[in-house]
Amino acid sequence: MQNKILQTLKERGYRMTKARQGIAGILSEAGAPLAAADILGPLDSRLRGDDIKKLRVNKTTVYRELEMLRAENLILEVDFGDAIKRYELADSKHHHHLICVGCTRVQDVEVDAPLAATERRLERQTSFKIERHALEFFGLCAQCRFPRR
Amino acid sequence: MQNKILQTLKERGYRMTKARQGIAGILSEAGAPLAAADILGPLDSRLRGDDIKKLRVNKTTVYRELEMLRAENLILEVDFGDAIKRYELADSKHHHHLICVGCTRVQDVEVDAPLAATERRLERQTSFKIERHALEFFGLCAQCRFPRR
DNA sequence: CATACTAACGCAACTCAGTTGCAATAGTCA
DNA sequence: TGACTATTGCAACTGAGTTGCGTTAGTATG
Repeated sequence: MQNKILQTLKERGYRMTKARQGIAGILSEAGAPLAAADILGPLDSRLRGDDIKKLRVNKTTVYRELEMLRAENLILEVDFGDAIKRYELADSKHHHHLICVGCTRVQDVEVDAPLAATERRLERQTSFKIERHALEFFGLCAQCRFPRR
Repeated sequence: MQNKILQTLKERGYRMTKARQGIAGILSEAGAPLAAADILGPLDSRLRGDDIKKLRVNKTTVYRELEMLRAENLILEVDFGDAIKRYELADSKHHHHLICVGCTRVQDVEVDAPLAATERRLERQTSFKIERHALEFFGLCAQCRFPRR
């Protein structure tokens, strides 16, 4: 089994369908969080390498598959504040994102020590029990700041 | 002029319409970020205090007004990760939100010193120019953690 | 390999927040 | 008291995501 997501799903009793293999493959190779539309587009071209020509996957299937993978804790929902659900692999180290407002390039960054201390302070001060946080940075990447003429 | 938003708008040449006065009033009195739907609901009852009975404001008007106020930097868009745009007054001190996942109660909190240092570090390390960040904390408030029987 | 069980799929119709085009209305200023 | 036009309301639309339901295709078993 080439892919960690697929392997885990199989262990948990899920069937190995073509749509599932395609979606898991795309998620595993993505360099940034993906939306359903990112998966709907490239899917058939990706699977063309197998002996399957022009596999079409319905958007309902993609949405259901993403929701199932999230419920199985294999992917995490990421929010860039634009009303589109994006997902990334759950097995990586906890991190945040630096998003270029010019070209939408995304870079992973680590922040945690200061946030952990802040959360403990907030819990003392507010009597909330903090479960999670959402933190994204928005700015301009080097290419967008200094475009080559 | 009772209201700071309305006063600023008047200075900038906007007309003082009934819908505008109602929307500005609601935003000014809100204790938490508001969505368009929060404004569409209470509007007519709020304005009933004037000699206007049952003023109806169309949702298009509310969305347009909110977008205008944001473009005029009088309100800020706040993102709770649920695909709904919320807004709060822009004149308050920069802060973040602690959102109860049980009852959706929202509490403002301050965080900034550690984040400012983190942003400087990230700018050095990544060559991004950071313009802004989005940070929200999600958890359970005291009432939802310890409900009275 | 045959077949039966049912997870998974595809389609169409729907929801819901938000947007757009355009004609009607109402602030504001002279 | 107009006239000018910003603002509004309506209806139709968009786009991401969801739901119901009949069909398809993995998988286990014989």
